Amino acid sequence: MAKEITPRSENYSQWYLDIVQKAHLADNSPVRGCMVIKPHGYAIWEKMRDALDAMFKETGHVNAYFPLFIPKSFLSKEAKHVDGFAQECAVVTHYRLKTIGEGENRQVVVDPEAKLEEELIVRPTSETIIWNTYRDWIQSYRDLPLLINQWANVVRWEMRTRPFLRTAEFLWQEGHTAHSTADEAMFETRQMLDVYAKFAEEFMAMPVIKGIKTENERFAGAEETFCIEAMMQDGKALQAGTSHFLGQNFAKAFDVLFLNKDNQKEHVWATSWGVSTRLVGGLIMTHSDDSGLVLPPRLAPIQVVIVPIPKPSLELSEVADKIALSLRKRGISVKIDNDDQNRPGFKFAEYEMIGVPVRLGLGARDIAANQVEVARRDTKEKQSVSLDGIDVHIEQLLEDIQQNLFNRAKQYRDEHITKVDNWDAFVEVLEVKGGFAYAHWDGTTETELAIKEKTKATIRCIPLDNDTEDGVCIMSGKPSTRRVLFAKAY
RNA sequence: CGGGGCGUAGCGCAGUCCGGUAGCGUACCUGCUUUGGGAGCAGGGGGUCCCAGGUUCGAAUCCUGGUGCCCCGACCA
Repeated sequence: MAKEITPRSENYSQWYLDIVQKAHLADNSPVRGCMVIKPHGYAIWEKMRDALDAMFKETGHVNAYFPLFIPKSFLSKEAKHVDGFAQECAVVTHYRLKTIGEGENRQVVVDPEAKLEEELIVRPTSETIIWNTYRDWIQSYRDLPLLINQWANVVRWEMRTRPFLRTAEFLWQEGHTAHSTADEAMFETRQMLDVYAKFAEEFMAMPVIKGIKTENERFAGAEETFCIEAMMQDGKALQAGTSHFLGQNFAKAFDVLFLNKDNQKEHVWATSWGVSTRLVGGLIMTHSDDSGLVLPPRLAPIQVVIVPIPKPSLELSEVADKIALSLRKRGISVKIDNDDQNRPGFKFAEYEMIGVPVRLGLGARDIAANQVEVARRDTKEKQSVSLDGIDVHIEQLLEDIQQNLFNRAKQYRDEHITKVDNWDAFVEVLEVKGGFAYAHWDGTTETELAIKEKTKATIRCIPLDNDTEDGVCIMSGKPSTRRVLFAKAY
């Protein structure tokens, strides 16, 4: 065994780091908290991006690009927004370097003569610069709705980072829309939440719970934050996407007004919504195992790999090419690994490590029997299948794998959502069983923070589909009308 | 920003206590034999031992001061 992964049961956190490295997803960078996204990791992100981008376009959005640098003064225009982000902003203060010294002592320093009059912040999110721009773009109700998305990088100077899950710089998309009525903005907020949920479940095969954030967990500057929450294999929660109803907060902060049909000036209503490269982390922690990455077929850069098992005097490539062609005709991405440097055993392990959903082993035995050995990554089952109609069989198998991954993840999640009605049971779920505790809460931030203090668990969301139900808060004993989801979170 | 750990070949590490020519595994290069689950043998290349200063005949090793990274916490997508 040339490559070994720490088993999940031994150290889940180390297992995650091993997968990132050994499946060639990302490297550490010289700068703390940043990562180099390697071609295989980036290919997965590209698949995500392409699918999401198509969904945004279908719902009427267009892409644009706003600048990386934001004048410092912009951030302070919306009071809550600045409170939320000020702590973690990178700031540009100078625009030039110069060299000093000679020979071995020569070094580069910041030129003190080149200090910026107004410092620039590197965007932690783009609401401020976008709303500053929208002020000029919007004059009449005829300019609305304005439905814009951007694909960009943002920087948040985090104390503690982990590849994909939390990095100082990350890639994401941020949608920013402007509407003439509150109802329309709220419809947009909910619509994009639905888009995220559909993407998570149908492409990532990652079941999610749609919900509303508590005031404490709300986006800085939003009136209401909606989210999709997923459960990782270790029972911890991952916020996978958020969609915010911003009310008129940013319109008021940046004086974005429009004339309505009655020739009256009104502030516009706003939304913003985003998902990031964090989704790659969620994908890893939803499906992968001790043999490596497991990818759902719809996001796999390579869906099928063909590994010829060479024997002297045996011509395999013709058969392999024929299989590949028939699969490609059905839109399936196929790689034939004809590299003669590595032996088949090495290749088997390697393709399992990087998560290729289906592997075809093709050797003398198979050719003689007009068969091919089909191995599926999700269950690691192997089966000999006739070459006649192999394309149809593989197409169906990919769909089965996609569905099986979702079902497996959903079953695990559902088994780890536990209704609890008293403090002891609450603590036991969080400490022993793991997963989400579905419990009554009195609705106050004070209680929420007290629970976090004692258990490290936070309210992940108030699920959208939950019914009202009389009960008492597990912490304060005060009356409650609904349950909320508690969990430890990434 | 607190607490802990670590900087030695691309990667993972030993050597440091007790100073004396820089080591192991893996990866890499060459050749031969191999190829249905991470090949074997033989040969080979590769190092400012994190940086600066000090002690010493002599420092990876001892002393002083820097610095970087990782892990654990508080903060967050």
